[in-house]
This record gives sequence, C-alpha cells and structure tokens, in this order.
Amino acid sequence: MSPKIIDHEVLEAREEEIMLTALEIMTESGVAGLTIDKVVAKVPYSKGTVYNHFTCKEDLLTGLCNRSVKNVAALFCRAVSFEGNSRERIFAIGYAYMLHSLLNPTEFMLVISAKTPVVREKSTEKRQEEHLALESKLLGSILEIISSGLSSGELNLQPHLSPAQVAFSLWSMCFGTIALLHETLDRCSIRTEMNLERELINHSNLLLDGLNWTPFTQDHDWASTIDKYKTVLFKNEIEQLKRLQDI
Amino acid sequence: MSPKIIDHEVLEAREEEIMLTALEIMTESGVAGLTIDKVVAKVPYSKGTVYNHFTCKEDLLTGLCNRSVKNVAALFCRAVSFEGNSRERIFAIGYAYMLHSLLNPTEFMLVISAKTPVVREKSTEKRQEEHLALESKLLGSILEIISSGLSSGELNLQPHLSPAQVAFSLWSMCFGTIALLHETLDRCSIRTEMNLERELINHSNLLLDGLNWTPFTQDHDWASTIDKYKTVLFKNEIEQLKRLQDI
DNA sequence: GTTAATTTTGACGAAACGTCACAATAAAAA
DNA sequence: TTTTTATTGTGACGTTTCGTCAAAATTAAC
Repeated sequence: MSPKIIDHEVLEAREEEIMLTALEIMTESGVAGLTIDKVVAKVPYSKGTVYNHFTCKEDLLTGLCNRSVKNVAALFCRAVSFEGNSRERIFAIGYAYMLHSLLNPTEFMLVISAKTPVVREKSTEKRQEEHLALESKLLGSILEIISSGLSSGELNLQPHLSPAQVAFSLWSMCFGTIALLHETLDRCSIRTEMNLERELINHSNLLLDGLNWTPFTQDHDWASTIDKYKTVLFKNEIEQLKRLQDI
Repeated sequence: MSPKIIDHEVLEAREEEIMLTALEIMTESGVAGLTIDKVVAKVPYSKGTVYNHFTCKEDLLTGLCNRSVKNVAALFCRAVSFEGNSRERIFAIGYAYMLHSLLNPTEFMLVISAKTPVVREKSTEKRQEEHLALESKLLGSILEIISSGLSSGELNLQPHLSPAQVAFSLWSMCFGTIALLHETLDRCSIRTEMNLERELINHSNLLLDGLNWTPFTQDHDWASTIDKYKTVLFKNEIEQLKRLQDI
C-alpha cells in the first residue's frame, strides 16, 4: 500500500474552482456557450480531472444549481432570524428569494434549468439527491416560521390545510412569480409595466391575506418593514444590488 | 420567372409531422435523447429540409412548446365559456392548466425548457415572438374573466391592484404550483403526501380569497363545481386522463 | 530506491451538429 | 414539346463537442 491520497478539502476547492470558471464562461458567452472543453481550457486541470468531478455538462449545471440553492438557504436562515412578527418573517423569505434572483440572475435561471428533463435525465443520482435535500432545507425554514405563527396565534390554519401544504404554496408562489417575471423583464426592454419587487409583494400579500395570516395587509405599515429589510436584514445584498445596477 | 412554389399548408403539415416525430422520440428515449439526426432518420425528408423548418434543436423545442401553448389556449377558451359565476370560471382556468399538464407531461415540461437560457439563446427570433404572443393570449382569457368579475361586482380590486397584475398573479400561481409539484411527483415514488389537484385547489382558493373574489371558499359548494368541470366542461380530457392512468 | 495504489493526462473515436455545392422539381417561356 | 430558371430538397462533409481509457505521473509506505 502506498497511495496518493488527496485531501478532501482540496477536492472541494477544486470543484468550486471548476464551477466558478463555468459561471464565468456563462456570463461571457451565455449558458448555451458553456462547453466542458472551454472549462478545461480555462482551468489548470485536464479533461479527465474535470470529468472526475462532473460526469457531464448537465451534472455540472446541477452542481451549480445546488451551489446557488445553498446560498438561498443561508439567506432564508437570516430571514427566519428577523426580529418581528411571524408574517414579517415569512414575508422576508420571499424578499430574500427575490434578492437572490436579482443578484444572481444566471444562477437563478440554473435552478429552472435543473428542473428541466434534459438536465435531470443526465445528472448524477448523487447530485439530484443533494438537490432534493437542499430544497427540503428551504422548506424547513418556511415551516419553522409557520409553526411559530401557529403558536403565536397570528396564523390560524383552516383544518384542511397542513403546514406542509402552506409551505409549499408559499414556495411555489415565489418560484412562479420570480421565474415568469424574470423572463418577462429579460425579454421586454427594461421598463415594463411590471416590476419584480412590487409584483412579488402584491402576490405575497394576496396569499397571506387568503391564509388569514395577521397582521393583514391594511393593518400594518409594510413599507416600514420592507425598509428594515433593506437597511438592516439584507443591507449588504441591497448594496451589492445597487452597485450592480450602477454598472 | 418559374419557381417551384410550395403550398403553405403543405409546409405546415410537414412542420407538424417533424414535431410529432420529435415528440415520439422524446417519449421513447427522453428529452435528452432527442437529436436532429434521429428526427431526420425517422422522417421522410432530408436533414436540409428539416433545417429549413427549424434552425437548431432548441428552435425545435420552442416550436413544440408553442404547439403546446396553443392547446392550452384552446382549453382556456373553454374555461372562459363555463356557465357559472366569475370565480367558478377563473377557477376553471387553473383546472384546465392542470389537466393539460397531466395529459401532456412531456409537453408541459417543454414550456419550462423554453424559458431556459440555453434554449432561448438559440431559438429563432420569430418563434420567440410567437411564444410571447401565445402567452399574451393566455393572459387575455384570464383578463376577460377578471373584467367580467369586476362588472358583476363579484371581484372588487383594491385600488393599488390592476387587472393585469391580478392576471399575472393567477398565472404565476398556476405555473409555480404545477411546475414544482410535477417535479416532486416525478421524483418521489408515486404516492406522496402531495396531490396535484388538491394542492392547486388549495392554492387557488387561498389566492382568490385573498383577492376578495366572491363567493368565498366556505360560501360555495366547490366540490360540485369541480364535478361539473369533470363531467361536462372537461369531460373528454378527464376520460383521456383515466385511459392514460389505466395503462 | 523500490513498490503500489491512486490520480492525472491528453490523444482518440464516436456522435451530433450545421453547412453548402449540387440535384431535382415544376411553372413559365420559347 | 422543349427549354429556362427560380425555388426547394439532398446528403456528404468538415467541425465541434463529447466522454473514454491506456499510459504517465505522483506520492506514501516499505
């Protein structure tokens, strides 16, 4: 016995390096322009090594998607920790999701790509499972807030609705709104009738009012809550976003 | 002058033939297994001819997506014509969307694929525009019901909400719910806690209650409305679905 | 210094892509 | 009928990308 054993951390660092390079290429020449060959050319490793990490292009895409979901999960944890009532905190979740999608448009779209049959059919089982686990984590944050709303009495579920169902509704609402509006904003020239922040807020309020989650839209100064998100909870992200938009 | 002029209808029939063949291939060997070469092999035309219709694989995918959206639009028109109050009719829209996604899972997923950067970046401008136009048509059906709800007084919009915004909320709600749940159902083995029909109904009700769209969930016998969808409005589709599930 | 397990390399064949020079077609002109 | 000619159809071909695998390199233990 006498192996060349590679440190696990080194492996992970390399994987990150490969993924970052892939992101660079996509930013430069579009997602369609991403090619394993291009990645290999940019990275100080050979094709074989890259293929040791990712079995194919689609697997790499799922990897990038998971990386992105991890970042979202971190933002969600911050949202959970917001000091305020439960509706303010669940609202912060949607806001966090939106901020993430604005800050990392390419990566957000990858989450959609990863749900696409072509990508799923070719990705590794392992990475798919990781994806599911990460999504569960997202739902976990939402469920946490739901149960705190239930115990504080701010949320009263109708008997036919389980917390899991509510969590799912909230998640799909965010996902649908952001996905469709991103696309619309992308296509139509910059200024349209639609504005992602405003639409998401409206849609969230409709859903939360429908759930009877107090305080209702008209019973609270939501503008000031959103201001707190902007100046405290997600201060860094907002600044990043401003910098991004200035360029 | 003395050309070989081809009938427009012949061209369209051929395009349909190519698309159907592509669908067959995808059903057999997955979306990832779709290849222009395979299509060419199955179709009585040459590669050049196929490329005259679709500039690349992605363009073909967008074409298939548009074909699918056309079918949805037809279902939406049926939903608009439902004899009942405005909330029953808007509810029918979501139900129609769901039915379509269950009957044509492959095609529904293509709608997601078509929103993916890789596909969009490579599709023809022409087909993209067609896609936008078709989506506008979908929104048009929704808007029609909204305005009838407004004039009948069943729907009272808060001043800060425009009909277009409400239509968008409804659309993204359906899209998000179906997209995420399709995926979940696909992955997890058949019986999960989730059920597409039930979740969509719940989510719709939450949103419509939030909008103050009467009659409210608890003020109407919705089970009987859904029964009417099943036995009258979408009778054929339900039968198709049963046949599909029996196999 | 030798050994042996593991990792890395990049050349290679296969597969898919998309093009283009040429062939075929059919309506109009001769 | 034959010729002309604009349009459409064909499939062989060069290119790109993919993913593999035998051989080379690496390194820890002996």
